[in-house]
Amino acid sequence: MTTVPLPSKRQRTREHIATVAGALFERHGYEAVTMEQIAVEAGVVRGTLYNHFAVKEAVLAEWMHARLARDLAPLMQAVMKRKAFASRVAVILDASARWWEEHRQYAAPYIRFRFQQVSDGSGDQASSDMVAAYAALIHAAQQTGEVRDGESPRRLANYLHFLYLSALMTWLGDPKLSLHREFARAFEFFLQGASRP
Amino acid sequence: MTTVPLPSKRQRTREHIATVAGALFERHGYEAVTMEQIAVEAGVVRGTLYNHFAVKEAVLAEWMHARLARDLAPLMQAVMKRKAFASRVAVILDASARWWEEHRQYAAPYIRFRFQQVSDGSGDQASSDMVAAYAALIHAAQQTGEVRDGESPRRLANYLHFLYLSALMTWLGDPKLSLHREFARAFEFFLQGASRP
DNA sequence: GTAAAAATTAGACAATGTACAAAATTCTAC
DNA sequence: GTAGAATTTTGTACATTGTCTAATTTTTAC
Repeated sequence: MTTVPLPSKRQRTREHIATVAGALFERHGYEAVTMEQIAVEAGVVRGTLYNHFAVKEAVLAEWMHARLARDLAPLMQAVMKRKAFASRVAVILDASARWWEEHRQYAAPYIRFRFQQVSDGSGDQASSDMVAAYAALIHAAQQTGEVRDGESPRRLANYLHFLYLSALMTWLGDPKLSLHREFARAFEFFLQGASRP
Repeated sequence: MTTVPLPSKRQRTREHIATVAGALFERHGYEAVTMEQIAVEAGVVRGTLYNHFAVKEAVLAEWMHARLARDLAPLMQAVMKRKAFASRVAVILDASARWWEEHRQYAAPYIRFRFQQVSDGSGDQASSDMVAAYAALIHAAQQTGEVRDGESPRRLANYLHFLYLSALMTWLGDPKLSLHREFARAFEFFLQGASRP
């Protein structure tokens, strides 16, 4: 875990590269952009780029993470205006579905990256923000009795996130589907589980 | 989609490569084996290898798939001796946990591959067997009323599989955990969901 | 058996990713 | 502020990955 102090040089370079790369992705499409291009555009040599990002997906993740960090605070404000747990999560899922529908091209590499993280033991920076937000909402819902008390918020948040990914992948595999609807179904399952009522 | 007729040349070559590669993986460890080595050992040129498998993870998946196909029939026999849905799934999860504990090195690349599949639209051959087995059990459980009737078995099976992957990744990230226990918790969540009973 | 279809080969090539020593830069402690 | 340590960047070389193409061989279907 990094402690709080640093927008150090390292961090600034990372952000600079990610910003430049994001612009390239938007202009030419993710697949078409090479690491070489990113390096040149960012004004560093390729080795430096690899010093910061082991794979291209990681650059994308950093860029998306920065955008998420920017958007998360206002989104959470909107979320907290709702009082019911289900309603709060619905706000997040709706915003998320809208975002993915506008940035579909990034979904596959993002998922790829998200699941590479497991191998290299690095904490999942990019997604942890989102999971932490879920966990906070779940914790609150446990206080009000909307969610059962037997499991830790962190664990339930993780289950929710995987159901979210399941919906995202289903949608990716079949563009005719509505992502809003897939998310809603996954969330309904999260609440109800598979048992007969 | 390929129609049914074929244990064709193609299939035989695939299997041969996967068998040879599996032996290399077992001998030198997955990471250490290169595609070049696999090609040489299998007696084909590298281009041919890539004709059959786009990435190294796919070779691993084919090999694992063959093993799974071999083990699935006897496992399902043991499963069907149990009558309760929960008990049946527990048999599968226990066998699965035992397998992963003995083949931990393959877990990360397998997960990576499982989530690459989304990008290239290819049906997930490797995991579909397992998901299909879940779906069959769920369908039966819907008949007996053990599982609610509102959702398709296929969809519920998919949710179950993602919860399974969530447990697997959690275990990979923290080897001190018991995979049996993680699977059991995930399955308990599958049944109950997050709502207060 | 023959013709069409599919698979394999050889080889070239672009991109990915790793490694390492030297130079430049940033950080830190005084 | 400055010396010295620590980190980062650079330049460069290299192994590996993955793609492509045209020619050849094998398989399959008739």
